[in-house]
Amino acid sequence: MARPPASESARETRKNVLLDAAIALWLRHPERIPGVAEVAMAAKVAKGTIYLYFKSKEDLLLAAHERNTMIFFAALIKRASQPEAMTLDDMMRLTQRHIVDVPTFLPLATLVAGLMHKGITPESAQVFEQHMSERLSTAGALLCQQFKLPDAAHGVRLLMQSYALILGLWQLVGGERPMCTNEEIGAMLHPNYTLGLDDALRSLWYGMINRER
Amino acid sequence: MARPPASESARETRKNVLLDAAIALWLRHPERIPGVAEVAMAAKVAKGTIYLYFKSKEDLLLAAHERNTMIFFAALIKRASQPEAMTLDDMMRLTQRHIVDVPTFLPLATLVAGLMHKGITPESAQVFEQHMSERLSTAGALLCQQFKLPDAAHGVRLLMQSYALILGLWQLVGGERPMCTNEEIGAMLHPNYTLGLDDALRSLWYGMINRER
Amino acid sequence: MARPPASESARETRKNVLLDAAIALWLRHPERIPGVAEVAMAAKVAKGTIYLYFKSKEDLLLAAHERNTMIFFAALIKRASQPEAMTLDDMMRLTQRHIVDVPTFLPLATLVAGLMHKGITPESAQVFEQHMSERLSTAGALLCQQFKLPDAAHGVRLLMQSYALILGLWQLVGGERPMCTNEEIGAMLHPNYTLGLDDALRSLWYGMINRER
Amino acid sequence: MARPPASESARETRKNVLLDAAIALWLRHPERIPGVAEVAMAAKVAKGTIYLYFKSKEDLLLAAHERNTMIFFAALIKRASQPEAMTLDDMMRLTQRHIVDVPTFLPLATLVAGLMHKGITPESAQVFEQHMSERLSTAGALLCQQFKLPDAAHGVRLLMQSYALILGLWQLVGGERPMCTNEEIGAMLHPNYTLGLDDALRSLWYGMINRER
DNA sequence: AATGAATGAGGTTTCATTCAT
DNA sequence: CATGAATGAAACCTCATTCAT
Repeated sequence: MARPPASESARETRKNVLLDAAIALWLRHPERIPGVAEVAMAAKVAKGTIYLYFKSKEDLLLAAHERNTMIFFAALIKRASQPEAMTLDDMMRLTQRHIVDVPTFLPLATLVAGLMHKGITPESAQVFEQHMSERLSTAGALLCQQFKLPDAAHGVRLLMQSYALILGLWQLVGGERPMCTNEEIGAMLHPNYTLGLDDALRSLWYGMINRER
Repeated sequence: MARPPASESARETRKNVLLDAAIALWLRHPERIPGVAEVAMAAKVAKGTIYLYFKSKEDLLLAAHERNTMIFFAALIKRASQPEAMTLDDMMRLTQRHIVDVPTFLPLATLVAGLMHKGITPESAQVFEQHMSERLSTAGALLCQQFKLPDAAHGVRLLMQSYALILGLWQLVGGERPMCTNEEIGAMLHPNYTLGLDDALRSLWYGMINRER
Repeated sequence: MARPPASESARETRKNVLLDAAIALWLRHPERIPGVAEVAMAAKVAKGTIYLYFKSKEDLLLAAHERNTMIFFAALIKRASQPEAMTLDDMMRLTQRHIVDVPTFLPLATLVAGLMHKGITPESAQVFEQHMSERLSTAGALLCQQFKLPDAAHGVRLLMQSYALILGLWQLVGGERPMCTNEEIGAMLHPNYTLGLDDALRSLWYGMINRER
Repeated sequence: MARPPASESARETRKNVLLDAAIALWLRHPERIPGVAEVAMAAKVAKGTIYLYFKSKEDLLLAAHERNTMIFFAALIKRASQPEAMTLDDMMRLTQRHIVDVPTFLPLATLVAGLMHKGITPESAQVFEQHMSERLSTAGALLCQQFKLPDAAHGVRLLMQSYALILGLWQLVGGERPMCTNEEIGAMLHPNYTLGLDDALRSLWYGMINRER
């Protein structure tokens, strides 16, 4: 019923409301991807309104994923821009807080990876990749300084490989279960995943920084 | 009233025919997941017949993924059982041949990860995990010997982490494109992926083997 | 719930059931074109079933129109095949009974003419025209004999022009009202249409037969 | 608070701009009825503005049709008011120029006939019919004089029947194709239609004038 | 008077799954 | 065992119309 002005920022706000609704819905029923109708209802807008903001359902999911990702990058870049030297533990904390502990992050990333080939227009995919590249470069360069890597490319690679590890490990260990609705299993699994991830990342970073090439 | 006794192997044969058909179809049209009707037609059976062999479409995809995985494990276990000491390059070769070079392996793995929460019965999921665990333990133990790791758990972890890296990196770099139909891009990308993967795995293994814990 | 055999005739029967349902529905609510969902419900089949028999809603409407038309042609051809000489009054009676008195004939013809360009595949349109041409030729040739026209082409033309008159006049006079739900107006109009049509057809036929060319 | 007094003619002007836009759009893409949004864009007004001038989309189409029709009538009445005796060829020329050669006339007439029962308010329909009746009477009376028909009713009837023939024949022969975008077919068809129409009208008029009643 | 974002009913279509034969 | 017509839920998307600004 709201009739917001047409400004660009209002548009972004509205988009975020829709993404929030979609995410909330998915968290409430993790066993199924919410349909457009449900998202609309949850956001208290009409079904058609969604299509004013997203080209398709998959586009919306991609946007949600992008938002998650961008939040992580923002935090990473912010920390890496500070003068105090970063440690591996800082990275772990950032990862934990903005990826592992965000309940929709990894499921959504997995879904997007799996469904990307369905309802995503090449344009949307390209925009997404563009944004990713930008942040990846920025963050990679900063990491390179922080960890004294030979060059910026190493920073980017380290970042990508870390993310790959985080995502792949999650799919291996936890992804098969529907976002751990079952408390018992979830409780058992999550530490495992976190511990395993910690171990893996430490190995990767150690190798990345120390092995000669 | 006894169920046909000799049919068990025939049943497996038939299952494989269906999986072959599904895979072949997907390779022919990588941009879309083949529908049950198409698979049935390609395998020259009726739609309903598929449901005599698989509980659902997702179950079929999971079976295809499992078959891919088991082939890899068989090769790995076979190699690791030989007395000649393995090198990291041996691992790379196995990975390349049985994972990276199998065109449906990683897309299928991605899809299965993304759709696992949809039409898979808990039983099927459990069976799959059971099989995986067995091979993982076996292979992990062998790797432990080959690479002189502290204990079998390290072998298992190394294996999982490597696979996670392979899968995650593929999703990051190549998975968004529909199995690289575009020759030009594919040609450009694949080496990148392979190279990047090589770099990543070497770092991981180096760190895993050398860092103290 | 019925599970008929796959025979061609059964298919035709089923098609007719669907057409009947659509027609009946339209007669019950002449102010709106029935939706596919309603037709399905009325025919007690599932929505998807309709698409096993018709490519689209428009295709269904076209089929209904074709059925109407074919019934008229069948009657005309049957009568014109009999040895007794036909009179103009015979034509009028046939027209009245199989076109004017069939409540959906002219509305449907009008609708089809107006919507033909929307959801009809070229193939369907071509099939329809093919069928029309065949009957038109047959009936035209017979009329040519019956009314001693110079050649068969005159018979075809006479038929087309008569039909054009019937349809055009109906659109002018009665088509704008939703199939005459209003009794008062309908009662007033229908005789008008019939009378006017009678007059028009007599003029057309008189001119067609008598004027020299 | 008085409504703008000078605006009545401005209102008509604006209406015509909208009709022009709609017609132009339809001519550019004959395969689809232009949507309100497109019309608005083409006329450089906002979507909502259209509804300040027309009650509905169908209302707009009806208005366009009415404009076409009124232009034809004006020409007919003008010619029939001149003292020189009219011939059938004069009628043919008028028909050709103001109906057949106006590319949107017959498609629009067909569409209006087919959709009349949808979004037209009874008021609009009545106004349209009122205007039609007036011109029909006027023109009919003039034709009656020109062609020495028994009475004015015959003139009206002749006019209606002729129009019915024109419209019906067009729907039969050319209406199913989307306004003949295909040059080849169009070229083939149009002469056919014109010739067939010529033949039909001559028969109708011959019978109308000569047969005794 | 003009705007255009929002509406939401309406439509088409797909497709995994069932079940009578 | 095999079949494939039927199912029917679910999805997506369009677009004429409204109404707060």
